[in-house]
Amino acid sequence: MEGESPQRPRDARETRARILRAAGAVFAGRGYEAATVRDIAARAGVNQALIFRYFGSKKALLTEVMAQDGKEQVSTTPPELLFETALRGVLAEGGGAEADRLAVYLRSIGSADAAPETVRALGEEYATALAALSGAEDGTLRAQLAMAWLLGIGLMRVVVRQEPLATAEPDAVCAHVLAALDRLLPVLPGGEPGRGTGQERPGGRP
Amino acid sequence: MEGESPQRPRDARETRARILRAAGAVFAGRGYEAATVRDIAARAGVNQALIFRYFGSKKALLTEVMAQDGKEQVSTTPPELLFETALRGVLAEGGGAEADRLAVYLRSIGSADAAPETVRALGEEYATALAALSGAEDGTLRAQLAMAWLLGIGLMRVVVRQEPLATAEPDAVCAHVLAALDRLLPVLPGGEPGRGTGQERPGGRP
DNA sequence: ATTATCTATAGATCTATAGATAATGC
DNA sequence: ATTATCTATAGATCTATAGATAATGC
Repeated sequence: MEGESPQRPRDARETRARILRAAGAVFAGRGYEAATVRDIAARAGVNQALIFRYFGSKKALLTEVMAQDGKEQVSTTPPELLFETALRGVLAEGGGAEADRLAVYLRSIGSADAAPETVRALGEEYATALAALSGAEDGTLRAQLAMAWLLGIGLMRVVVRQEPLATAEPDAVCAHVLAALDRLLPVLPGGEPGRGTGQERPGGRP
Repeated sequence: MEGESPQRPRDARETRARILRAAGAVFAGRGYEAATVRDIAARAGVNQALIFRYFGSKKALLTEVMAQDGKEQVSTTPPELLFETALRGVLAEGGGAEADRLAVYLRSIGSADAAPETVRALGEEYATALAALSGAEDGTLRAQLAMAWLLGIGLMRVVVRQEPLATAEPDAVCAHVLAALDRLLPVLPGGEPGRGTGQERPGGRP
């Protein structure tokens, strides 16, 4: 999409940024291992050698991609909304930077050690934030199970693209998932409509 | 584990079988792309060229691995038990052939077109079988959401190995998941213990 | 003069093949 | 003699680097 013909004026900062953006998209689209630095350079419209000049290595480039603004979402969003926010991020069309990070995660985590710790860390960010929610003694386990569902849905939707899930209404998916999760993490919003929408649970645990 | 020193007698059929077994393990452990035919040959204790002699190509080898006995499980198991069976398969230690197939799926599906249709087909096998369960108009969507959870749990447990989920009791995980899914696919066994274990739902839908 | 960008290529893989060698079965 | 196995290597990548070239800012 970015093209390479218009012969931009030389600007190291801008070139770096272009590479970073292209890397985010390419890593998200094909995973860390399958993505090549040439793909990324082509998409950014820059010479392949510049990637090494500016980032040192392919892995270092991934690290910077994963370190981007996404973390902000996790720490900024109130925990009880984090799940729904992340789910809707995965379900949304364009997705945005955070959905890209999740896609990189999904597509890269499969391949052994190739996906460095940075990718792994994303999963923990989320699980930790969610774990704080439940007071149950197995709260962390519950949080990780919820996280697992999020990942699975992302996998089916973004990567496998299996219908009808791939193009299902975000609202419909959200409703199903939140209703079911009401039993696992009662603190989340959106329990079963017929049984009340969370109103009756004003905080406090058994 | 298989070693290569004992200098077995020459036996094409046996060698083929060894390669197939090794391929199942290596593909499951590292995914299709990251696995190399040399890895597989080494594990099988055979020369790397034999893989091409007996299977033609790396992709053809994967196809045969995925076509193995696993399909049997999907078609043999009664649909309402399929989910729990598959979940327990993923949760079990050694796992067995079917868990290997699922692991190949999880580790390979991420990398673009590299994971051929065979891998994709596994997901559909399961989703289709589960979809038959629910009579709801969005039964297929519900089934795919359940499948997504299964995959996500597999991902967290087998691939990411995040604790405490990675080593949690299968029974505990199963209980949580089946209880939550009771709202999504009421036909599955194992609803919430306090609310009855399925006894009160003798078939029939609203 | 400095700094951004490009060319050319080293070096490490990986799949796949052609053809040599060695173990079997007759 | 046939068939299983091994050696050696072609050919295609891919990451990374060294060094040349060309555009900037003073």
